[in-house]
Amino acid sequence: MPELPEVETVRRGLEELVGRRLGTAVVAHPRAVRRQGGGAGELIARTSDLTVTSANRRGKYLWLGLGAGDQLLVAHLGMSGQFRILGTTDPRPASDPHARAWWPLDNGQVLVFRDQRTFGWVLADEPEGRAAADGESVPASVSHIARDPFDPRFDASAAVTAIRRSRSGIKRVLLAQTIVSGIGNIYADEALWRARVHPETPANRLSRARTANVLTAASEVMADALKAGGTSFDPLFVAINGESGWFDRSLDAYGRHGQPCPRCGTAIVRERFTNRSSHRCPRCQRLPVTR
DNA sequence: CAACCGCCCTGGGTGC
DNA sequence: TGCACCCAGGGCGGTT
Repeated sequence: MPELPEVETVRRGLEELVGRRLGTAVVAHPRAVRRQGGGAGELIARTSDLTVTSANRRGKYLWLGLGAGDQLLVAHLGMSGQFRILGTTDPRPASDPHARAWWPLDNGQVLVFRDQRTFGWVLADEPEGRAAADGESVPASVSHIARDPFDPRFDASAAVTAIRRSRSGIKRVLLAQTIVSGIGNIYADEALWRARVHPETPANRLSRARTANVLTAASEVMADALKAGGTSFDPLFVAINGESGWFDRSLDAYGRHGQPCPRCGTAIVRERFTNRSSHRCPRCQRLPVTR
């Protein structure tokens, strides 16, 4: 599943589009543009015949700056979304059952958004009303998403304070994207394992130090994954050959139920967590004793 | 308003 | 072999 490291790998691949001009967009599946008021016609009208000026990301959201900068092509990969840049000899996207939308480029290549499970989407958007003092701004559709740990302006100390104001379990807070973004189910489990914190620990019962440890662990595990993802994929293919590539890295907890904890040898357990799974070491990651 | 639940969707895997 | 089910999950809209 694409979480922050994978999405950043995709963003780096999209950077080669800067300076290229998008031709007339094609939308092959209405669900891919379900967030677009006006539907496919609107997306096509607003993203066609414009030059790409930048490739950007916050958390798991991607966007391309287009034209003079007041037009943004935003995308979320969901569970299975991909961007591909097809060469002139590659099969045409019209013959790809998972191609949802595409843009011919002025050099004969084609930018394609593919998505097997259709949780992803693309959206023609504009910058949020108020740009920051330095001119930095994000799409309106991304303005509710917190900065991620790779953002130079991410304030870890403020994030610790905010996390500790919540009565929810720490994992739920990490997944909400409202205090820190970019963390999904895999890296949440990995970060909590590294920090030795039970995923259901109420956030307001964590010390500042333990909370900071969780954030540091999340940053580190995602940085490690980015290092692996960034070197193991040809950027031309914008990550992924099939979907298994996302998991091709060493994980300590996620998906390892029944296997020994790399730290203490106790079998990792899998537990239901809001319609998905949590993986943890029952010995290293315990709930605080309630009184 | 914080918290939380259900739902959207496909295809690989599994058990009968 | 085929069929019915389960599972993976991000995030949004709705409810409490």
